[in-house]
Amino acid sequence: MPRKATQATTEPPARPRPCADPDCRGRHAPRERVALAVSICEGRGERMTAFRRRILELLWESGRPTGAYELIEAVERGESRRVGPPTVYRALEFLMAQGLVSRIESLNAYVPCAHPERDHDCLFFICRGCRASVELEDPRIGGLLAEDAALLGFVATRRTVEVEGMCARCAEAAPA
Amino acid sequence: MPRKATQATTEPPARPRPCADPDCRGRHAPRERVALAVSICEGRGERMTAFRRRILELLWESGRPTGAYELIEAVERGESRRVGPPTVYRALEFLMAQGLVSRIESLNAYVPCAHPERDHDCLFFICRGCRASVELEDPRIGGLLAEDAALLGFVATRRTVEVEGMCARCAEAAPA
DNA sequence: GGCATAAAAGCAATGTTATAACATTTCTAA
DNA sequence: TTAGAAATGTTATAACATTGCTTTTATGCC
Repeated sequence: MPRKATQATTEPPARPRPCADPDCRGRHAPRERVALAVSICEGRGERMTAFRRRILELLWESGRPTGAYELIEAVERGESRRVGPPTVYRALEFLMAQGLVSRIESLNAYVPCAHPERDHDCLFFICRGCRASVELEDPRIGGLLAEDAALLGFVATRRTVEVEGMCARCAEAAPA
Repeated sequence: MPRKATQATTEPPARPRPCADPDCRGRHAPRERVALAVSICEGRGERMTAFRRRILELLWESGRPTGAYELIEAVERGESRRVGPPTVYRALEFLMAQGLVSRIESLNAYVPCAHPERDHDCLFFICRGCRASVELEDPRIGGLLAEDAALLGFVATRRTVEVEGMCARCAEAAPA
């Protein structure tokens, strides 16, 4: 019998598995990553509601940093109902608090975190050509920032490291 | 005959001098830094107009990252006239293009660049307590980012490195 | 000086991103 | 089942930024 086409809620998720490749750059199957996020929340006693999950799915499906208002439109397209900005911002806030989503400050946009299972400390390369972003982990950067912070007596709580430019493909396509 | 009292234009600037202290963290006298900026523009044949200069002065005088609309208010207070957002944004754009001002992405705010005379590559520590920011240079970070970028075949054009937290003073005042 | 040109600034409207304040619904546990 | 807490809905507005077009100002040339 056909399933209710409201939201992806009950389908048994693809089995989450940790990604062992340190250089995978976030190339993961959305469904699997969302399932992983769900299981992470379960383990923490946090509530991954249908709406929060929907936002996370949309981010994974988008494939590039996505603005809050784009998410609103996407939800509305999918469900033929109105969604106010606070609803989406609250979902993003939750997802960020859980380390499942990161905000790209220089774009006012959001990306799903490729490795929520690791305690992440990410670094983003943002392409001006295709508007995609690549997430990388480089613990050395965090180390230097910690060192500099210590020098200043500064207690760091959040780090933003973003590099803008052109990815290999776009740089080749439009050399200038 | 008295000059038109429009804007600060002709007062002989404090003699600019380069800052040799690599750890000075931007603790400079506003007038001296503005004078340095003026001389840098002269050297490049760029036009440091009265308005652009005023914006730079206000940023130096503010002592912390300052939003575009705060700048608008400050200009209006000083000159009893209306200033539209585009006017201020254009001035900021010019100052950023000249490397005299940086944008703090995580605050949507602007800070004067402490060392425009050096080809800068800055790193900001932003205090949630006093809302001040400290600019630091750490060439090692740029090195690692360049290395990572090369690994990806990514051509970098701009870097944003921001650390949020509590400065030594505020952390002491409000431990928690 | 007078004039042509280009850069900068003024101005009005609007676009984009984010939050405040308060009402309602839904979930959970006793 | 019902009270309380968490989540979401709704309306309005705050905060940040840009577009398009006009006017002013600076600069170079005659």
